[in-house]
Amino acid sequence: MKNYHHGNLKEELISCACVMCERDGYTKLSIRSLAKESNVSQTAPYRHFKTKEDLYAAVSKNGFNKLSKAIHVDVDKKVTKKQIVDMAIKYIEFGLKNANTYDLMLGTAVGNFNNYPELLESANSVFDNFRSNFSKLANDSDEVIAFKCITLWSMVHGLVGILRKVQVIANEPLMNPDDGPMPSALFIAGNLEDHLDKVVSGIIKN
Amino acid sequence: MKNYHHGNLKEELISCACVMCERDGYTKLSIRSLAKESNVSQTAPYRHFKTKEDLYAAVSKNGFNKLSKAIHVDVDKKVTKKQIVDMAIKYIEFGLKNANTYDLMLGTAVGNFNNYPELLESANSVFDNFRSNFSKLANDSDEVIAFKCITLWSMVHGLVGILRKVQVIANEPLMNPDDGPMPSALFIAGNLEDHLDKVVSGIIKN
DNA sequence: AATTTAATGTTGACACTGCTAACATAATCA
DNA sequence: TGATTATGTTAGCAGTGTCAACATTAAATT
Repeated sequence: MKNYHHGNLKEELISCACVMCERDGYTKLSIRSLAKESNVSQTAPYRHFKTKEDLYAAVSKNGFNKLSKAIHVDVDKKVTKKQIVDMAIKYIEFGLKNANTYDLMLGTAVGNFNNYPELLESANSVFDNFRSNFSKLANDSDEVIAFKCITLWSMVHGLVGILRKVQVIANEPLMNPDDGPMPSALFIAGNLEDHLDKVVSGIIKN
Repeated sequence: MKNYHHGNLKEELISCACVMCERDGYTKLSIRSLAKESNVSQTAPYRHFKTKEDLYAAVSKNGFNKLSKAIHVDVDKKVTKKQIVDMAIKYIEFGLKNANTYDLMLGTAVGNFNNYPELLESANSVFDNFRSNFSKLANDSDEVIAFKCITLWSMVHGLVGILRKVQVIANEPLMNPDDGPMPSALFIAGNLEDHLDKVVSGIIKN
């Protein structure tokens, strides 16, 4: 019989799962539907992912790698405030444009990253982007750099969540500065760069 | 037959669902297990919640009401920076102590709050807490108040998410200032008040 | 090269899930 | 009282995660 063995099933499953995850949300991503979409039997994926969490981890790792690339800025020595603002904007854009995948990555579907060393590494590489930029911005101590990293990361992560939430609440298209019934988040969304410039300034000053 | 009609099933289902949601996480909360735990037939809940999302909305609304109470500070006229910091700490504590419920509330399990007016109102009341305090802090314009609200809300929401994530990554108990392999978030967690004091100062100065 | 072993695939099954239809009982209201 | 409505139960469908048993192929060993 031909094609009994696929040869490249794992990679195909992952890339297919990434598409399905972002298209339908990770909660609707089922191993069985993934198998069907990949034209293999219902349980074929279990040869490559022992549990659904394993599959989630693979998709999540993929997402962190993309996020890392998306926010990366190539600099030699000095980093400017504008570059940090750019990084923040890129992060937020990634979170909003890949909302379903972002939910998987930063949510609790994968319980413990320690069980997935590759995922852990990919997630850490995002953090390293923050750290690297802040360390090149000024001659700060490790503690201060850590402070700045976590502050900015929380800020952009929070904005992704809150902007989306208020979008849902106000039922308005995002990135539209129109003032609706709850204008604050929409106002921010329409002035994201200005907003982040102020926030980053505050973080830099410490 | 006695007790064919429960009499108070909806309220019992909701309070039971809140407990189960926080205990097991909202993804594990099933209508059938909820029915079993409440000693009614599998489909009895459907007389009170047409879909699972309806049930989620009820639990979420409950959570927003609790959050509103948790962060509320009773003030007459003037608000101090310390009170805003307190509010932020209370918010973060709520998010960390009721992590599973918080995920439901701020996640995407309930797609559109407009379909659940009571939930929308409860969620808005949280925002009103922020707005009320900032409006009493200084004589700011609505735009500036909105800016401050969304900045702080994003910050505390982001910290809840990131602190938990790094806790998972570093596999360390939270609120422990020990420096682990990724010390930044743990450092923040151990100095939450100082951290927030700086952040809030930055927000106030605008 | 032949044979054993491991990897990778399929089929069938179990328990669980959301949800609907059809029916049973009880409370409300005319 | 009788009809209507609200609220409960039972039976069943389609979909899910996961496992066991089996089939086929690739890789390793003799």
